[in-house]
Order: sequence, then structure tokens, then C-alpha cells
Amino acid sequence: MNLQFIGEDHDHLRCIARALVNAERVCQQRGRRFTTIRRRVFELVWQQHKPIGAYEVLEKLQQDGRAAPPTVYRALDFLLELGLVHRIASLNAYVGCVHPEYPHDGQFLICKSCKAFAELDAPLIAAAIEQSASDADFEVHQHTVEIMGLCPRCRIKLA
Amino acid sequence: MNLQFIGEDHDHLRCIARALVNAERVCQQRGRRFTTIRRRVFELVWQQHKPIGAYEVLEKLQQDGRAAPPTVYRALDFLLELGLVHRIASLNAYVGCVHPEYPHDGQFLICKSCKAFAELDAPLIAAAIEQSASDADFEVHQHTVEIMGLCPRCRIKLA
DNA sequence: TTTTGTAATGTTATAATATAACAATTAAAG
DNA sequence: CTTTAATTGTTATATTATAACATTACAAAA
Repeated sequence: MNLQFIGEDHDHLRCIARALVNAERVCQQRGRRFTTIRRRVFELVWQQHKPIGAYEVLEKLQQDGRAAPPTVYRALDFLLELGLVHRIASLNAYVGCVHPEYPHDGQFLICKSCKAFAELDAPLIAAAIEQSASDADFEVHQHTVEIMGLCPRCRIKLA
Repeated sequence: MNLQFIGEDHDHLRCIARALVNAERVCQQRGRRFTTIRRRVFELVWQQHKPIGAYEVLEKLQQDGRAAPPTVYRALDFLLELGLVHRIASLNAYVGCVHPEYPHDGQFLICKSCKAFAELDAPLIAAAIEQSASDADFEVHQHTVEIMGLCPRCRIKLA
């Protein structure tokens, strides 16, 4: 599966709405509470199809009222734990997960120019990692794959 | 190429010595200066076959005399630029590069238990990334691949 | 060999990211 | 209700990284 960059015609309100429904379902299935704060942070992460930093989330939260860093980090940790968001280590930033049916490692394409990202779930990459690791007799628990470059739209724009 | 975890018999002094010779050659080829501080930071990163944090490097530097964070970060940035060390984004830490002939992205196996790492240069992984990216019409500039799990030795120990 | 320009380092301060510790509140289960 | 556990509030601080500007060291030209 390969989840592409979004196009001009992308209906983002609908996109967020679907993500919220997914998130609610995931929480219910796992017996965890999708509280107001968690929902709000989740929405903020989804508001853009770009990685967002914790302190950027915090600023937006603070437009609603007081909030401190632990509030944000707790919500993010919760969402990470349930696989509802991913962390992009090379950017210290967070993105909404597009298929949170079950927790998983994604692979990420991130545009240096417009900052848009796409989440892959590329069996080819996962298999190559497994193969290379097993050649080294290494037992894989988790992987981080972050691919930086130019998205289709920016390739054209900058060509 | 696949650079394995080091074994019991590893002669680390020789290993560091070789790395230093490499580093000197690389600097000379590129007309850059391998100053005392850069050499010292390079040695400190190589002192262990484990990722080391910038502030850990700083502490060790300070055993020689005064030193402040910018000194360490500058040296690390220099070494990163020349491909003499790599940064492990998911750990905010640095490792020596085992084949710094030319700058490149590596792939890293990192043991959660003993923290040892191995650097891969796995064409299989690189190819899978290229393939997946090109499916999405994405132009790859750089990639981060960090694989966490158990190294061969720890697998046995913890079995 | 002095001069001069550039690269490198020193120094202070601060930005950006993240967590510890404990108090207060809220929700859910008995 | 009441008790318990989960969640959130709050303050302080740890950790990682950079900005800005002063100083020093080096290498090439004069």
C-alpha cells in the first residue's frame, strides 16, 4: 500500500472527519478514552498534511486557554501508543497516521520544499530491512524510515 | 556491503587508528583541516562502538579543559559534512562512519539491549526505497533508516 | 616576515524539545 | 455515594541545539 501526496481537490474536512471516526473506533476497541484534549491534539496534528512540532501544537492549544508542555506530550504519547499518530524523528515532529487499524511502523516521504508528507506501508522496504537485518543475525523490533526529497508537485514547480 | 557487529576479539585501538588515518585522508582530499578539536571529537565518537550524545562528548572534552556546546556541535557538524560520522536521529546521537570514502546515507542496526550499532550499506534497502519513492513520483535526496532490535550477541544472552 | 583575509575557536546567552514530580480533578466501577 | 484509577494541571527542570559576537590561529600574498 502506498498512500500518495494529496492533490488540489483534496477535501480536508472530510479527511479529518474520517480520521476522527477511525480514532474513536480504535480507542473504543482498546478500551481507552478519547478525551477532549486528546481529540483536540489529534485534530491539530491532522489540520495540515505536514509534520507539526509539539510546541506548535501547544501554541494552537493555548488559543483555547491555558496549556503547558506536559499536556501536549501526554496527548501525543497516548496517540503514538495507539498508533494514531507517528513521530518523525529527523524533524522532531508528528503526523497523523492514515491507517491506524493496528500500530505499525510507517515509512515516510517528506518534501523538503513544501513539507508535505506521505506515509508508505511498503512491503518492499520492510522486506529489504528484514532481509538485511537477518543477514546480520539481527532481530528487528522497530524501524524508522524517513525519506527526504521533493514531492511530485514541487518537482514540477522547481524544475 | 554489510558491516557486522564487532566480536570479542575486536582490536579497537587498531580500529580507531584506521579510522583516524581515513579521516585524515578524507580531509586532505577535500582541502579541509583536521584540527586538534575535530580529531579529539572524532576519537571520542569512535571510542565506543555505540552512538554517543553531543553532551556526552562534551563531558569527555571537558576532562581536557574548558569547552562549551558550540565547540562540540561545530566539530560534529564538520565531521557530518565530510561523512566521517553519522547522526542517529531517533537517538539524538552520533556514530563513527566505517567507510567514509564519500558522503552517503547509511542504514543502522541498533541494539536496544547493549546499544551497539552496525552500519549497513544495503543496496537492497536503498533500491526498495528508490522503487517505492518513484512509485509515488517522489525524488529522493536523502534517507534515514534506523532499525532497532537485538544484536546477535544479545539475542543469545537474552534467549 | 609582516600583513591580511579567512577559517576556526571561545564565550555568553538563549532557543527548542522533552520530562520529572506532585497536586488537583474527573470519570468509572463498585 | 464513595472509592479508585486515570487524566489533567502546574511548576520546575532536564536535554539537545543554535545565535551572536569576540578572539585566535593559520595560510597565502605582499
